[in-house]
Amino acid sequence: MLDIRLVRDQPDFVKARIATRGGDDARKIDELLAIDAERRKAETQLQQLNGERKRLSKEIGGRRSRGESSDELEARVRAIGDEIGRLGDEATASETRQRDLLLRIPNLPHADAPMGKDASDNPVVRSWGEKPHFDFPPLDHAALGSKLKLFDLERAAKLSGSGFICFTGAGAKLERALIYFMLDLHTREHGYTEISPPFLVRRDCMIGTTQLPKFEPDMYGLEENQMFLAPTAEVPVTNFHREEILAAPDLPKKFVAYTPCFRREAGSAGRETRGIIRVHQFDKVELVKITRPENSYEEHESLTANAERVLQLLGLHYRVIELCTGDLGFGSAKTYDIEVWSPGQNAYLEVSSCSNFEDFQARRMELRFKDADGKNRFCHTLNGSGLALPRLFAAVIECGQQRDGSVRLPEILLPYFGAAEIRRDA
RNA sequence: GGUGAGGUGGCUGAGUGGUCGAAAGCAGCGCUUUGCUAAAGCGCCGUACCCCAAAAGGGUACCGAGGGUUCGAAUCCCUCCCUCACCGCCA
Repeated sequence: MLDIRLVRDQPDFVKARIATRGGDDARKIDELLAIDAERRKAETQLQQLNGERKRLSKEIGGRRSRGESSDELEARVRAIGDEIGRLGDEATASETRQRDLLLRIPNLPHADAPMGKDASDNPVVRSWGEKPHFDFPPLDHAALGSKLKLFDLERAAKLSGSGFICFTGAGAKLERALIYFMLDLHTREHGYTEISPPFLVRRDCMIGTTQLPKFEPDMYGLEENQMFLAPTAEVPVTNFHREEILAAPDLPKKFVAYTPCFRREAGSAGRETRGIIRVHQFDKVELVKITRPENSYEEHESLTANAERVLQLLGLHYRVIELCTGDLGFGSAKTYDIEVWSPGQNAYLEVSSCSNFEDFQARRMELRFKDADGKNRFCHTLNGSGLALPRLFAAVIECGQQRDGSVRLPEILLPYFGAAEIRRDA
């Protein structure tokens, strides 16, 4: 959520920044300002009337205790009360409209964000390692998975419909090995505190991390309970300290959480549907930071590096791209995507998206800290996958495949998986 | 799911219709005294929003949330949320 005062003071600046995203959200700014003026006008009048009522009511109390008549005063206050009721409704309506609108206006891209229209304009920031070479035609993960019985999509569909995965045997074990490996790495070497949060969250939390109200059609909700299946651990973990005022020395807070993620993927039917690349439920290890505003961009770099470390230790080739203004997510000011190489798809797969939301989420969830002057200020929030599982899983088996159909696993997984290879007969 | 008790400022806790944004204590900040520490004394010490070009200053709201009664609500009524205790059910 943008700071209404910033919008008020520098509307042209705000409009220009938002316009870089494309779309017509900049138009909403004028509407917002109109509502804001209306709201403040009603509020000011309301406050004057409230003051008057307060004064007169005290006067009534005084007169009554002295045994004097207060009839004419009571009539006046009653009339003021009616007016207060009317104006109050007006003020509340404006307030609601303002908030609703504010919740649907995206964050301002960072001043240095690369300009661009869509994903094709995203610059590559760096890459690591090299594409593996095969002296045989490599299979994609779907073929490998079914040959080695690592997952069973047909039977998963029987249980839950298309777009669900059922890992089996060595596949289930490999998934678990990857999760354990990543959690250990981030807790032991990168200093994150592990969180195992609820997967069902309240509406307010979904608003806090910007999934709602705009993206409600993409979310799984439980109508009667007004709860939602978290589409990412970002939701429960970032909201962990919502409506709190943290002590400055306690920042940054660094959390890592492994959770399943639930997404309707409405409207993406037919895209990337082969195998386990795009599904309704997947596992993910997520990194979340709550920082002071001054150093959130440093923390953003290190968070991204922490996520990259996973791929480096697994020996998987990847590249990091920065999202251009046109491709940036709704709440993000700056985002790096990490993409691992998939020989089977002959393409890079997004396995992590590391974003700095600045105070955009914090303002929505009233997440603050007390600075050295004793003033309450909004924190900055960041998150990034560290990493998303099905795609990482796909890259691991595709890159490790051998001519005989077996898969050689990265050495670092040996203590977690208990074997160096996955063979057909296993 | 049932019954009961509760939700007041950073914390403890008083307040059952009017002058209560809220006693008191603790914690915190500042000053005085002091060789230093300790102790004591005095003062300050919530949040949000609005008015004002800004500062100074002024105002309004907020006692879990929302509605209602009333001239006036922390206080009375209703609904909901949450916490605690016991009972039932269940992995």
